[in-house]
Amino acid sequence: MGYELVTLYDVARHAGVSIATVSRVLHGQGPVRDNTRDRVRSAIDELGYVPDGAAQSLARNRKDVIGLVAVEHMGLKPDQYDIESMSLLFYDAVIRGVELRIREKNWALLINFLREEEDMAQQESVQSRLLALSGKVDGLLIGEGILAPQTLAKLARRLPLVVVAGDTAQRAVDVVSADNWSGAHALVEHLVVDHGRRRLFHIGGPATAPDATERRLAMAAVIEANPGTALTGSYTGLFSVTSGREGTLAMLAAGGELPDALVCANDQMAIGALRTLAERGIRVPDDIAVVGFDDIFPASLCEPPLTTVHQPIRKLAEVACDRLAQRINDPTLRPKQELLPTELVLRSSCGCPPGTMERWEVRHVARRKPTGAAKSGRPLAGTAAVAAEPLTAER
Amino acid sequence: MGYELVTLYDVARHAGVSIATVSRVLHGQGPVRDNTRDRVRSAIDELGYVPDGAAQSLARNRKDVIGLVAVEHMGLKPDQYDIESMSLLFYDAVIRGVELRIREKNWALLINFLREEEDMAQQESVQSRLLALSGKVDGLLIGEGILAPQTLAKLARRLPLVVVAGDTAQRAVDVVSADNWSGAHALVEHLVVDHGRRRLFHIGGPATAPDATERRLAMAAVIEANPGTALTGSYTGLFSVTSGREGTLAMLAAGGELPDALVCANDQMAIGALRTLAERGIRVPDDIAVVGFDDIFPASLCEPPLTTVHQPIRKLAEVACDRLAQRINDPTLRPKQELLPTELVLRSSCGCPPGTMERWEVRHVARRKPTGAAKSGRPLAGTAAVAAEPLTAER
DNA sequence: GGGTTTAGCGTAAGCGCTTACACGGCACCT
DNA sequence: AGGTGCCGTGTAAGCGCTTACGCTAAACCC
Repeated sequence: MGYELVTLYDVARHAGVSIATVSRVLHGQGPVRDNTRDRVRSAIDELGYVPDGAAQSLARNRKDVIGLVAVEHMGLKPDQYDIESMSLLFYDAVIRGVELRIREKNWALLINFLREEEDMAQQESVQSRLLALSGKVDGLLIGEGILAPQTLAKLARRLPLVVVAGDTAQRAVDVVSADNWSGAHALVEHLVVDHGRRRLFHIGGPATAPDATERRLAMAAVIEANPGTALTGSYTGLFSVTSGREGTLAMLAAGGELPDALVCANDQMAIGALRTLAERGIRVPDDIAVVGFDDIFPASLCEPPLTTVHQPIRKLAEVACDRLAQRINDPTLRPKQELLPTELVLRSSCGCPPGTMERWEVRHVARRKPTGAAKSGRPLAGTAAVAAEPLTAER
Repeated sequence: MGYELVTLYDVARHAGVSIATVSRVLHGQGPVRDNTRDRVRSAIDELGYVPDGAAQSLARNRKDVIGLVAVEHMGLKPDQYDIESMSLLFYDAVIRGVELRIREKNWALLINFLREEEDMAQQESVQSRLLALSGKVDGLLIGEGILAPQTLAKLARRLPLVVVAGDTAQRAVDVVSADNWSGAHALVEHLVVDHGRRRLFHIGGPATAPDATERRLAMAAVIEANPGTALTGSYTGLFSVTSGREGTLAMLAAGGELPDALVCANDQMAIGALRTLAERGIRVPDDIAVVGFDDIFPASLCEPPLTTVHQPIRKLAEVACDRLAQRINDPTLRPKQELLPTELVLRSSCGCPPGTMERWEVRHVARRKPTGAAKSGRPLAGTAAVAAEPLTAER
């Protein structure tokens, strides 16, 4: 009493027709007499027939499955990997967003996590994992820009591929990202311009994370553009609460005058910082402002509520899926990089009054070329944070 | 310049061998001369050959893919579905846990969400979605016990299936769940026995969620076993922060003396409650204790930190995957229901002193038969919360 | 009424892979 | 030298499905 496999042939025999007719009924294609259709339908019901996905894929040369590869940064040993504290990260929301979008297309979603430290050590095994995955899908959504460019290129030659939340400087592949730079720029500018913060400390993300890099560069740009402000120090974390704690301890251990703003590359680290500061009796935002990035759910629960930058994750997922669909339909498309606007979310950890809850959409901020801007030929606008209408203002 | 498909034939031709030989090299099976093996290997490399998953599945009659169906309760219209606030739910952790386990087995994971309200309305479409899914996988992990029993049975007849976090009363299929009843029992008993709370209010989960039912029943059992305690009222929520808020408002609106404990069926609702109470200037735990369930990440960040019950999600995922593997190997296995121990996590929202952080593993608590216990023939032990050694005690 | 359509269905050729089986050759035994 | 065995490889038969093509019979045209 195993699971007996009912095939098209069984249905055909049962209904007294050929397999072609069953297939036609199944897909509503081709002319079939009503009478015949009914016979086939009831045969399908009676036998409990379900078409085999593998056989369909093979015959159709199309799998209707896409893969999502999420890259996670972690400092833990694999056996210490703590599911609970990794949850609610960025990718959980991406997964939901993607799933929501592709179900309209009747695709299925294959999930794969690449965990840094665990996997990255042997790029070899990562490659083979990805290749094996690529044999099972029509296209791939791949997180971040952590993979070696040649690995990415190799993959992109084999099948449709869109990088999600990756490095938009990558010009050889499709990329869909949130505008990290502009978001971080607006955030730090808010700290400097609106709250007069001058001495900033940075707790950054892993060097391998392109979004962390963007955020750091944006902060640097604001500092450079505002004489009198300075980066008093920085710490490189791993996007975890623990990293935030360690970064804060490092800042404190440095001694000297306390910086007046702590810019964290994500919310988890900001939360770690908030807790550490609270334990030391350092007041936020009075003694020091703290800001994060991502606007994860707990950001609004902190004490004080965290000022941060909201990522348009759902939009991100939608655009990425759509782009992938386009590429699957037309492989010759030239790669495109898309940047989605972020939102500045003002709560009170930045110095805004308690109870503040404002959201400002951050439109693209023209970015100053790091060097040799003149060479580019066309003049670049200076940096300018453009904060449009407030989107919401609660309370 | 599309994505040209390299097949086994191409490799064979290129290496001057037959396709059987290439296949053998690929899987390291059967004797192949070193010289030949090398030629084939380099042909594979040069052509960038990757075996087609569909063809392999078809030939092997095995897909090496399992599906995970997550069921979400939601009160929102589909277009209002808020990814961010749904994140960090139970299933995000389950997905991670499952993925972690099956990668050892070299399986892939297909994700599917079933969203209540959106999907449940038409059981019809749910069925067809699940059937279509079942054609693409070797087995299914299915969340909760929300599906109509006959749908489940129909599915279970077709392919290996394990219910995760579902109703363990289901005896016809494999089920792996956390011991919600015992966890909730220990939690409420803690409130009543250790903190002397007497007047409880309950914010429960959806009636369709078996775990919510378990938690409610356990609470009722404690109340029944402790004369002098009473349930002053209850509210049925949807496991969301908003529901927690609404439930709290309902409690407040009821007027009369404030209950001295608020038992929420999950952490999100407890968080909603905490915020609402804070706004009203009601002190926790002095005026009223609040407890949750699940121990999601933000539970430790609340003010005051939330006392709750920790679910062994990773263990849950592991056991469920292993069980599924067993059933795939041997379809004749008789269904088994497994209950995993939970942990009581004491922080301070229950009345324990600030800074408390204790975890107690809750072993199985013998459950009193609701009615007709005598009929069962064998005597049942009375309810007794067994709190073993404290597992950790921080600070 | 002979010819041309067309609806309705069956036949069969794949899709890219795995694997049972066959077969040639060499090594080894008697 | 003839037999026996095994190693290394090729041949071919599927796996369950889609779909181009072909055929039959009824419907339609002038």
